[in-house]
Amino acid sequence: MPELPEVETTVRGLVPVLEGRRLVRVEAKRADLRRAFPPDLRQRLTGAIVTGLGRRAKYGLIDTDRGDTMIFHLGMSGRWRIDPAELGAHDHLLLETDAGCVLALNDPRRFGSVDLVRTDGLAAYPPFVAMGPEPPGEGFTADTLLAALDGRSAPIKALLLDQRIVAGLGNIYVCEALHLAKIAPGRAAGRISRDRLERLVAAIRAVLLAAIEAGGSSLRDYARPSGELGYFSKQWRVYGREGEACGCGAPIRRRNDSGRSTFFCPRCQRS
DNA sequence: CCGACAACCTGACGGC
DNA sequence: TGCCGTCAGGTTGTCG
Repeated sequence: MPELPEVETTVRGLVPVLEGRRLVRVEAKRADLRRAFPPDLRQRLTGAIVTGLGRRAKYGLIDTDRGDTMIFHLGMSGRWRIDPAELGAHDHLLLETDAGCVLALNDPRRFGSVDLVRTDGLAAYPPFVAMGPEPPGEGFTADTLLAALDGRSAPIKALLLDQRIVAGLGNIYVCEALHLAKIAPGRAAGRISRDRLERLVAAIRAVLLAAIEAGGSSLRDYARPSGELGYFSKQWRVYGREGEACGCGAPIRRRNDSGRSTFFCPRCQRS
């Protein structure tokens, strides 16, 4: 479930095997994921040295000494496997370094993507153009959130999933953060007091940081690059816990908001 | 601007 | 055992 913490965990797991290494083999096992791979991907990456890795929202960034940045998105089911014992049906892109390490981008559902852009033009990468602030960063405050939500009547849950409002949140961490901040998911976003937005900002930060520290959540097909499973799912307060007791004792409820499950406590999150 | 829905794709799970 | 319906972390687009 690659939301921001899982992508962050993935990138951190890739750093030791990629940073400073030369890519000696770049092999696409199929032509596309959600979109076609860049046609010149192999030519531009083969022989390049990885100078650094990074993350923007749910996108992983791999910079090379040729001024290119490979941008990967893990979609719903993507992960990187490091030195897999054998290749599987869903290992769609292979990278091999001069240290002999093989990386396989595995994505059964193929909702992910791989792009290659000039590093100095990263800001113009379409998904980044209108992207909101990074929650761990200084640009994400009650003030910026207040401004972004001003006048909006849509439910706060829907707007937190909108990457233009804040970058990197997905269905799980939105549910978790709203619960921690004691805000009802259906509350009109523009009518939330500044005080409560302050709480929401802190909650979003806390939930994401805890997940990163725990090494990313674990769902069926998510693994850290090294292969072991993350375990933050054990700390979920509401997500996936319909019927279980909230800390306050009330049973956690689940409802459907435009096709996606929302988990919340009807007592703690009344408004 | 908003909400609802569909599409993209595979796999896991529960019910029968 | 197996078949079938439902559901899953995301993004993008359409429609009313």
